[in-house]
Amino acid sequence: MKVSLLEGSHRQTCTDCAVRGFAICAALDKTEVWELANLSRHVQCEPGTTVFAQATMATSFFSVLEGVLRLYKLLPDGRRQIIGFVLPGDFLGLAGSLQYEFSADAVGAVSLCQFSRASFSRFAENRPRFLRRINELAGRELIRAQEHMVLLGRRSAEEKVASFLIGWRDRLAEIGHAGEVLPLPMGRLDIADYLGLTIETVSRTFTKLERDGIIRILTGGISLLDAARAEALSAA
Amino acid sequence: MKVSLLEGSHRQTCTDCAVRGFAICAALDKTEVWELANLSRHVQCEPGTTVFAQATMATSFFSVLEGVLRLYKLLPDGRRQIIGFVLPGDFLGLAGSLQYEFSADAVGAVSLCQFSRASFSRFAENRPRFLRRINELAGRELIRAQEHMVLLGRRSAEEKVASFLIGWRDRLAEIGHAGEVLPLPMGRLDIADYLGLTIETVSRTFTKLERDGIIRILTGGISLLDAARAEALSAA
DNA sequence: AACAGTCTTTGACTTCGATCAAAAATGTGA
DNA sequence: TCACATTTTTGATCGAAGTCAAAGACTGTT
Repeated sequence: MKVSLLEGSHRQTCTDCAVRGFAICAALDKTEVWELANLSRHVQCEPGTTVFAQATMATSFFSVLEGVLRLYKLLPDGRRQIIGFVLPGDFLGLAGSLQYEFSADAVGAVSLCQFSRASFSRFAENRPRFLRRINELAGRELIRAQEHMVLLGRRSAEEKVASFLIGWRDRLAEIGHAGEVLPLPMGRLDIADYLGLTIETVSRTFTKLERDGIIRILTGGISLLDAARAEALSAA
Repeated sequence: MKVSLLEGSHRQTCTDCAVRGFAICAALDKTEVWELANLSRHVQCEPGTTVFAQATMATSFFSVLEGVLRLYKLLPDGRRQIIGFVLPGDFLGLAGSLQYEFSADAVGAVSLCQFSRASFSRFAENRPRFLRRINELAGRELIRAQEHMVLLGRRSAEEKVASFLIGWRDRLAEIGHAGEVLPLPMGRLDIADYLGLTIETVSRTFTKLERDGIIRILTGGISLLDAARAEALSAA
């Protein structure tokens, strides 16, 4: 397993950070942002690199600046479940356990704000506003996890794929990406491992959705031709 | 849907509360416990009653004193996914959203500590220790949810049932219940909806585990004859 | 003890998604 | 542009779990 973090060449100011408005630091005032910035390191990851691996010591927390990561757990025999995709503004480390509970790797190029566990915790310790912000993000994460359990346990392959597309569209919209052409930076195998399916079933289901006029398959993404029908499948 | 909360006859003191040591209030000192106690109401629920329903206003939070609850989400067509069973010491309301994200009903008789959302939030607001405690519980919840995603997405029926039994045993052990006879207060249908299976598959799998000498089926529970083999299935 | 109601188990059959295999498409570098 | 590797798609077949149906066990009640 290749694990590497390339050091960023320079620190950007937090004030003009692209995710300033919705990242974990949104709860902080100017002085606090400055203080927290001094505890952070800016790192870049190349596509495919593992940022941290399940069951290793959780020495760092991260806030995502750019790019997409996949979070996953492996069974001893190699079966993989992707438990989530992570987007700019998301925070890694909410569970707060001593070891990482899952692995994270960069899907495309990624840049991260890295914090040492100890200094981040010390910073948060006596700041109720910040602690409440952490709670807020953890709550959202928990809700997403619960939704995903319903998907994994009780939905058909077609519903799973439609839900994934709608959910992905909505998350991209939240961070400012509009338009009915959805980029899908992750491969079919990642989608399969996220939905609890095989790559063949995902591929067949994409093809079926295209035959039915619901999507158009593009290289590196899809076009949502009939959002209403996709949403119906996704809700059903 | 029958929704009812019977009012408790008298307030017990928090000091001799059975879950004092591991409930959310474990992070509080004597004065604070007393303050929080004054915001609480003690309620009892009969078996099968719904404590709160998905998509209704989340006006209360709860700490479980006695009994077991099932938390579940329903799809429009009635498919149900149980996202967790809740035991004494667990807290309901960690996600903090304005509406309940899932329904909760009592499996057996249940007694709860009820807090109004507003007064609980006000109490927590400026208490970093308490906020960190909430974070800690939310983190645990999140880890459990992630484990459950792996189970739902990537495990066979036999592995699911074995994992459920081992997980249930471990959670009961955490709250002081020892012994290799496991009470299972929930029915087969609840287990099925928790594991993403049908009741028939759960029943057949129990029978198979019994034929293989791993468990003994009792009324209202099982006896774990070969914990090692069950653990192997559960980990695999 | 007998009854009704519910829950659980078992049996027969079906189906959805998995598996195995190969072709097509896409990307990459000389 | 062409060869090669990787990813995606398609096809044929299989099997684990779902569905439908009925029998059996347990619960509480009169």
